[in-house]
Amino acid sequence: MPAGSIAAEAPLERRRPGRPKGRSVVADRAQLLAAAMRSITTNGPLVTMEDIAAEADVSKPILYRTVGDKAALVTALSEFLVDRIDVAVRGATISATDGRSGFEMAVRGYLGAVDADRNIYLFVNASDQSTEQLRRLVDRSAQQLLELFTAARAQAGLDYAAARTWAYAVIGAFQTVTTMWLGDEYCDLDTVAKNLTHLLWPGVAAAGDPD
Amino acid sequence: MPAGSIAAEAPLERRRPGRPKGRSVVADRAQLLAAAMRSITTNGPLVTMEDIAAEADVSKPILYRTVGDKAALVTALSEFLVDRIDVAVRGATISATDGRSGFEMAVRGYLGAVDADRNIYLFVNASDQSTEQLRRLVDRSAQQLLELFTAARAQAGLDYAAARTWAYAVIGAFQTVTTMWLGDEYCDLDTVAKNLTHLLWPGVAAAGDPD
DNA sequence: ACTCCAATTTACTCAGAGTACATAGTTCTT
DNA sequence: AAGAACTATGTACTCTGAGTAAATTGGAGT
Repeated sequence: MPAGSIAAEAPLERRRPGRPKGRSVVADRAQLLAAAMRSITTNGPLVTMEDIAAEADVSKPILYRTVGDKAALVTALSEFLVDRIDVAVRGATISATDGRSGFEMAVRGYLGAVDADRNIYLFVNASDQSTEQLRRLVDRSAQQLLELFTAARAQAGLDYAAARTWAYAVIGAFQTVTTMWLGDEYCDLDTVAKNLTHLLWPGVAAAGDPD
Repeated sequence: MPAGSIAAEAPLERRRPGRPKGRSVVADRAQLLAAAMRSITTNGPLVTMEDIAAEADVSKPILYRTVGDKAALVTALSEFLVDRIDVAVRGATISATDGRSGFEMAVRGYLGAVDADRNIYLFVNASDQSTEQLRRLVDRSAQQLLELFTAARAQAGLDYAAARTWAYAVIGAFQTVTTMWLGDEYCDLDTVAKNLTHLLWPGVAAAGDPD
């Protein structure tokens, strides 16, 4: 039986815009971010906002209202990732006996964490359209290191202009090595950690020395 | 007076597609690349392919036929930039008396060159959509360093798996420090060079040492 | 002179980010 | 309890930029 007796106009009877009949959305920000991570992890770093909305079983406007635009999503995910890396690094460092081995373990932790969240890392790094966003990401990543270096400088009674440059340099080295290593794992993780420590540790250890 | 007696359909009489009457294009690849650099330098790193074509006074298909798609343009410009940086670095290093001051001068040269071509640098770094392209750029940038490190390792009779990691790390440190420094010049160029040398030189100098 | 190929332009397609509007539920007023 | 007003939601749109197709003209070879 035809629902309304209004002329059945189209053969296809496409759904028209408007809120659907029975449904009410239940997704909060955390769930949408989780869906985004799932979608990125599964489908690679090229997923679109539409893909993510679909994965969350939600329409695009909901996604935009809840998490903001793509830049906001990237920011949120990068914060998440930075936190995860931080946890991994701290966990790896905890059993270190001296500074050098602590540094090496930190590198291992970093690489391991990024490897585990490889696609999220690529998504975040590939989607920073504006340089401004890239700079914020670097600043976030460098925060911990910056505090460390600043403390070392202050303790030695030196200026700490250098601390920023050092933090950026170390983060940059980590990021680039990581990106290249993720591409084709040209040697195993431990070797990378050892070599990177070999290169960076002498300078890092001397952070408190006079210029 | 109506040109043909066919009904004058539109009030606007827009130009229709087709080769224009008198004109023949004279732009070769080098000229188009030069126009691209001009446009990027003037209008910032967000210029579109259409902007570039307009700057070269050429239509988009010509641009695409001559230099390829945007990825190819980025590649070409990055090669150009890497060469320029290379020249600057060599020029800066030439008067160095020892390794350390040579390294510091190299950093100065690098920063100075990027500073001069700031928008091109940003364009290249902002436009690598695929990670693959980013990796190629890093590989290009790292080439010189890689040869240096590889030589040092071979001379010492050691494996050179480490050389790649070191080259990537140094390039990454340079790039990130540069990007951050370009954003807000938080201290002067010479200070950055000094500090970066302080951090990296000890490790670089020890490149030939046993692991 | 006529035909055919090459060169060049406008105007299109396509995809993805972000938004307007139509529709359905919910609450508040009387 | 009925209806107004507001909120929540999904479809379908706009907009922008990359890349391409088709229309038009110039010129070379018969």
